[in-house]
Amino acid sequence: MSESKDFLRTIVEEDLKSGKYNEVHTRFPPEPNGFPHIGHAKSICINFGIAEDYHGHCNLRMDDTDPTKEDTKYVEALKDAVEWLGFDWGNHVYYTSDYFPRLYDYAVELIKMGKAYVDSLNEEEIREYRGTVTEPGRRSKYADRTIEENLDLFERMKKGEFKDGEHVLRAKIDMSAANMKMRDPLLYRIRNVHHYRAGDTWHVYPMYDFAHCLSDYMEGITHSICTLEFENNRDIYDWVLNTLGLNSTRPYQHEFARLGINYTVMSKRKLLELVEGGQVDGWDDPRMPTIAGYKRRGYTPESILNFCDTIGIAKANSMVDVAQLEFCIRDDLNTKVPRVLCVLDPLKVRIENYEGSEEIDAPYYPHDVPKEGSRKLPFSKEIYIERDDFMENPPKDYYRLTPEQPVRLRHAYIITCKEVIKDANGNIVEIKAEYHPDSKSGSDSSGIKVKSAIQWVDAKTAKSIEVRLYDRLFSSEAPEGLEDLNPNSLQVINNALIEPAVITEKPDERFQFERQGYFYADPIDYSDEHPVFNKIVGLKDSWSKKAKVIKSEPKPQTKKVQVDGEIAPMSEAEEARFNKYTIELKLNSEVANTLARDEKLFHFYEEALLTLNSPISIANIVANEVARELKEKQIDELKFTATQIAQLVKMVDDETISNKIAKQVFEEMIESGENPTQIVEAKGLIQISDPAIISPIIDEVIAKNPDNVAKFKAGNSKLLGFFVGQVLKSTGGKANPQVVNELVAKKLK
RNA sequence: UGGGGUAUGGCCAAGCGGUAAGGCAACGGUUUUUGGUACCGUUAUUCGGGGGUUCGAAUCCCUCUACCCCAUCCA
Repeated sequence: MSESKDFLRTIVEEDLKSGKYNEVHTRFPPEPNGFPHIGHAKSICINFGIAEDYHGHCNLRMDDTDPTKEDTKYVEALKDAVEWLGFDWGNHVYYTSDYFPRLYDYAVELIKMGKAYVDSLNEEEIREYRGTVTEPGRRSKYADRTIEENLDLFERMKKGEFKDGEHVLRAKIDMSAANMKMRDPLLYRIRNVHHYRAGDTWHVYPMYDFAHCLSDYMEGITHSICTLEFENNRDIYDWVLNTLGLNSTRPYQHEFARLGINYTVMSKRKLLELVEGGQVDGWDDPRMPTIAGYKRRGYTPESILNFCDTIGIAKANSMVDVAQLEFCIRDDLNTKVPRVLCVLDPLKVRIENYEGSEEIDAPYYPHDVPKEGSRKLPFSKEIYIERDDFMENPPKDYYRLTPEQPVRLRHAYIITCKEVIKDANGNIVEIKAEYHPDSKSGSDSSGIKVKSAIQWVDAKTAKSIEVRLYDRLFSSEAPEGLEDLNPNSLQVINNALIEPAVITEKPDERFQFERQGYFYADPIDYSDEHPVFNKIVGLKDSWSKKAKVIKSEPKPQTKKVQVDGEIAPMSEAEEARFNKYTIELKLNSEVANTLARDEKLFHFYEEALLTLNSPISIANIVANEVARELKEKQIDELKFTATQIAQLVKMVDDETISNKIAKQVFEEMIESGENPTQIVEAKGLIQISDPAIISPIIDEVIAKNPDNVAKFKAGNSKLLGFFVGQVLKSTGGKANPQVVNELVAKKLK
């Protein structure tokens, strides 16, 4: 868990602390209609993670209420994903389909309560009757059916007496609800099809909104965590549970923003399209953002977990940079995997002054990775280096081999280029070089300075391998469809050369090919005869970045244009009040505006004025503090009165208390409805303005914070607030802040 | 246009009236036989805009703006 809590954990902690629940119980409720992707990983981490953190439970539940889309292969993929990520769902996987009988009973109960009815409008009519976001809907004539009729119909729906779409069961809520979801939502529809688990027993299937809340309830879920698009569904969630009277210990829904990653599509529909259209090689194609894809690509569960942890949980729609994910996998693999030498695009180098062969002992791990292990690196006259590690006419910053610049062969000798052999077309086909016998790695006495060490393989002993180089699937940052596909997302190299130990000793399944990236022995296509490696992710590469930077153009600066809308005009009465407030009572226009436009506020204000003639002070507190309370409440719901507010203001006016204390007192009044004078008296909140009392406190604060004093004196004037705050804190807020301010400023000058 | 949400550096994200956390990215430097890693440093006088309240506002009030979700017999 990171040091700052996310809002969900904050809620859970509060609920536990308040005793609302004794134990947290979450659930991860995917629909088995596709392979889980990294967005599901986020949800898995949240639900299982919270359960783990607070010693509760998390159920894995297949939300399988739509028989036309779901399949066993997807439930297997879901289970694999959760398991691979390292979470434990206990010994039971839950299925909404297991609740079909109980769900049916609940539906019958709703019908008996007169809260649900069988509607026989067709699909199009239902849509029409629903109205639009701005116009209310109207209720179907079938809503008047008697309970008996509804019961009979629903039972016959269940028995399969009707065709698909002939009838539906709907909740009787409100066809003119502002929340469209509440306009008599569908509870059950007829589906005369086979369900992958329930078989052919059912002809009616519950809808999400009906099944989900009840499933949560039946499993004893406390926190039903879902994504933002279900915010509107929360009202139904609560309606169903409340209407059925299921409110002893019951779950509540909380929503978070789903994960978005740039250069990636995350909708199951689009992912399915890619699979079915053959743009990728299945759900586990290493370019897919599916868990199966990442797994096949070579990502580790730890890296995904860590990614989910670093991106945070919030309610703002956001788009995470893929670089963040790539960082996580590099960071994980860096300390774990052996380094080996592999040449992807071989260029032959003939070392003219070397005869025979030898085996060089080379550690698998660099000095900064505390792991043991080494292998023998065969070396002889003929080797291969990476083609782009040699340049005939290099730019100034080029550190590798050139006709003038020697280079070290990693773990081996320094070589110098003697001759460049080209074919008829001018392509370099071979380098003739010389090695420096006294430059061997570990016992170098040559004194030659090189700028870099490059990877190489011995020609005779190197193994040929297939390497699959993956790049992002989409070239657009926010891909829409197939037109945004990156045509070069897969590059297959059939004859890369790798040092033999990787194949013969198999020290690991993941490797860093030095200076290139991290690679993974493909779990499916790899064989000893034909080794295949997937590129997981490249190393950070400040060279290719530098080389590219020349052609990158300065990005066009788009300044946000702020459009100011028109302010709604005032009614005549409002304007009259506004004028009275500004002219007669001398309120500033903003406060006058707030008061004049709000029915509740001006009533409250004018009533307070009756007790105390201090129009400006009262206006300020009413427009700023009371307004907050009156946002969601009526005046008669408040525990405090206008008269009490006037009393409070009076104490501020005559400087008995400071504004700061007034706010504190006001908070008390909201809770208890006690008189402000009593609160002040009981708590001894009378303001301290005597410099003789305040001064020593300031001295103490100054003595305790020498660093900040220095910073302040160096010109950081913001720190004044810090000192004032400290003094106020140690006086329980009672010190007169104005006096403190002046004194602090004087003392620190 | 009705309702429900959300706005803090290039990307995430803490913060809940008293010094604008942290990570990624970027840039500079040190170490380095990986142009990797590690380490050090730089990068928001300002929190979508404008007002107001307050000694003091990212935090409270008013207002405007932008974006997301809702009119599947999907979940």
